[in-house]
Amino acid sequence: MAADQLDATFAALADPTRRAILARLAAGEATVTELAAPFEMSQPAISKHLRVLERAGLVTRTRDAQRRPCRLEARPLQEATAWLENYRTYWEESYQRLDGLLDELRAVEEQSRGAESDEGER
Amino acid sequence: MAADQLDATFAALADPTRRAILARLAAGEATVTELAAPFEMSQPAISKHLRVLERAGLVTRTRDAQRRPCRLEARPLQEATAWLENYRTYWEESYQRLDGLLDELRAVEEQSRGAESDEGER
DNA sequence: CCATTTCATAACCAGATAGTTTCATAACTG
DNA sequence: CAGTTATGAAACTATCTGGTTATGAAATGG
Repeated sequence: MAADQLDATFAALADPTRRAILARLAAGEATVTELAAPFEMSQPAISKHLRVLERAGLVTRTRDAQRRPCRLEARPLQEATAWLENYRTYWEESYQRLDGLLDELRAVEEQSRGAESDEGER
Repeated sequence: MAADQLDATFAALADPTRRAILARLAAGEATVTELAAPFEMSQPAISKHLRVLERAGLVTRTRDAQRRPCRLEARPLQEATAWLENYRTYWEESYQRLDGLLDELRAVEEQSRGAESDEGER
């Protein structure tokens, strides 16, 4: 919940490569080279991304011989979601307003015609 | 849902000043100077933050005389949340694992003693 | 119409980011 | 032990970021 934690988490998520890495890790542990394979990018570049993810607490690394398997840590994602949840009522309210507007339009239409077909629905 | 949109949204959220601005806007529209007031920062700095938020679609501006009232747009927050929701099962699963571990510990404790009080619970 | 308010833009700067290539280290494998 | 694999680290570069000050433009209000 600390601001720095949110800073680091959101900053880490702001890069498509890193989001792809997280998506891959959601399917299970993977080594650095496995993670690097899908990208047209040097291995050190991936290592840097992993360091960013690690500092944000989104990834932890263990040891397996020469390999350093990475594992997803979902906790910061949960905290980021918790922060965003504060705004849920806000966007739901927007939908309510939209719904209200649509209802209103529908009512006006209804009123300004006899008994035609209801094309234009939805 | 486009990657660029998520990039922009998460990048915008990665700054505490900008998150504070959004929190303020959740309470209702505000002008640039109103938004700048709480910060020890020059007005152009706030204008830059607003431009970042605007490009991310998190803020829209209208016109009222010399003032440019800002309004929160929650849609990108909803999309970011939707992305994060994909990982909800993952962190819930972690809790399950934690719960399982606790259950296991409790069982072992239970088994390794007679009928003492259950301190250490939870 | 002149002064004020509100805001944006420009130019600049320091530090962070994202990538590169090259080299080093560590642990397996034969 | 020699070679290979997996990864980290260093040095360099270009671009982005977040801030500054100084200036300019648009609209209001007397």
